[in-house]
Amino acid sequence: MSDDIGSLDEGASPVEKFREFLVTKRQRLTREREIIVEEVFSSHEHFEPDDLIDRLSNRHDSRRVSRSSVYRTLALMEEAGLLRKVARPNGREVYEHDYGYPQHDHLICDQCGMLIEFHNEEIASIVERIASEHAFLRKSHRLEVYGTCADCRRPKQRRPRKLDLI
Amino acid sequence: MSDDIGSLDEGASPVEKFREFLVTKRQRLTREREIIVEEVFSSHEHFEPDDLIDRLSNRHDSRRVSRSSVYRTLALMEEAGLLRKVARPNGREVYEHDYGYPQHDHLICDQCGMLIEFHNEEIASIVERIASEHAFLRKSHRLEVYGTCADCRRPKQRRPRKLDLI
DNA sequence: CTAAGTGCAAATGTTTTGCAGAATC
DNA sequence: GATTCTGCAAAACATTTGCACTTAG
Repeated sequence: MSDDIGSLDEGASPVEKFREFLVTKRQRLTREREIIVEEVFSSHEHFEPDDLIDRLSNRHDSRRVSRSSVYRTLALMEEAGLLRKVARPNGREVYEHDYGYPQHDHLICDQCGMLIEFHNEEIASIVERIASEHAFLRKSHRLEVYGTCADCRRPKQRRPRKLDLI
Repeated sequence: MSDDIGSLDEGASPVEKFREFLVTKRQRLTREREIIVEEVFSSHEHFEPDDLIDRLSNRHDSRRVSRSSVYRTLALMEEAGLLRKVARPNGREVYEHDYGYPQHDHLICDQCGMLIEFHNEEIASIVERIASEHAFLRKSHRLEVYGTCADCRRPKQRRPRKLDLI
């Protein structure tokens, strides 16, 4: 189990990592929770609770999980550091993996909604410095840059001149 | 009205700034919208739609504004750059002024929910550099650092007597 | 004068919750 | 065997919308 592991969990599977988290909260790794974690980590796509619910609550086999359990488990997974939320330009938020995937942030296009991931060490260290200046214990951060992506910036040939001032 | 102003609106009041935005969308600055903007900018506190609704929809005088109009106007104000959203540790979001207030980011305490504002030039320029590397036109960003504030890190021996610090 | 906005109430969409029975440690 | 979970259905929320009336420009 989680004997003397400690920092060895770097290579642990998401399910293992989740189990360790649950142990600290005296909670259980049920079949349903395992199914949900597996489903979530079977793809790197961003997703909303409803996507998962579609995939898990409509089936009629032994891997069906109820809507409530999906919500309950997603909250736990976020708390466990397996998932984090990212904003979409439409004002909504989606989940993404926060485990087994390198730390990164996003450029978010307000035209087409595309998410561009990037990683930057400098930002991480500046953030760390600012945190310590405030005696703040940093656990994670979320940086989102809003604007327009290269594709959407290209002059749109001629669009029907809808706003030509009548 | 908005003749040749352009960049002069730096010092304009929130209501003026909003009016200029509305003009570009061929929309109107109604009495209700003006009341909402005034109410929002009468205090620097973070707030949720419901806070405003409490203050504006329950009154029985000429400054009453309906729930729908509050929602509709907040969305416009966000679009106009007067407001932006900030996450709270409880998974919710609140609005804060994004006009007439210096650009800043937040440290967010996951224990007590306190928001600590900070400003950092370096981050802004790194973000700008990353954006241009991706041919991304940066308009704004949001950086939130999650963790535990100094107060909450203190061993909880005795509850922090907050009134002692001044 | 007319396009745009308001208030209302109903509709929507999402997330949470109480509870009885089931599963886990 | 006690505690923790699950699934269900209902409840709770937060936000949006259709529509008749009102109003800004």
